[in-house]
Amino acid sequence: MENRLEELLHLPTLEVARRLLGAEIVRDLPEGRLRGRIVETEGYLHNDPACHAVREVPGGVCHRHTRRNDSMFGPPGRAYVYFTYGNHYMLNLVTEPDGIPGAVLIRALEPLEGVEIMLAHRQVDPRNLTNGPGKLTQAFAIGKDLDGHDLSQPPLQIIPGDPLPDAEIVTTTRIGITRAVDKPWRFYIKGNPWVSRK
DNA sequence: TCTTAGATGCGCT
DNA sequence: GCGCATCTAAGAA
Repeated sequence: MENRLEELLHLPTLEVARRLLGAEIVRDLPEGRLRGRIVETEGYLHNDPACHAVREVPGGVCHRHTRRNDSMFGPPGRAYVYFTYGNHYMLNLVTEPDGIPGAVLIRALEPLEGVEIMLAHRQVDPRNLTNGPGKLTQAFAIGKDLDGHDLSQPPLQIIPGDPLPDAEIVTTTRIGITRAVDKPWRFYIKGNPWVSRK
């Protein structure tokens, strides 16, 4: 039961993104325990212009290692949490070996436990609790203090389950970006009502 | 149900 | 100063 996450960390980023579908996120807070099931992910790669750790240069791309994206250059299995749009935190699982940037953005969860606590963090219609990357971090009280956190350990854990059959996984282009918009690097669980958008 | 615009603050150039 | 891996309220239908 221990460290099933470790097995995923040797896989390529896009494979990790698929394997995270159906995984559980467990968040331990003073108020209680929150659990959710990952239903939507996106991959961001080392040679991907949409990735925070990549910059476009004439004739191609190169890495850009800054304080903000430092976690992505570290060992896999940690969290990359960043702040954007003046309001929102985003949660990623860092992938790829130490020194090579890569990450999987967690875009949506199906709530499993602690809904009352989530509603205390987000006073919205329950259907909108965790069906978006900024929504789920607010519901789960995930902020910059968890940037770099080892996601195999409390107070924030990712616990993978068995791989889903391919027939249950939908592959599409990514959402909310302006570069590399044609890459089919977004994945979600077919028919799941908590997916942010079809 | 859908589409649109404004909010919001920080990191990077 | 600009640009965001977004969300919400408001308005039309």
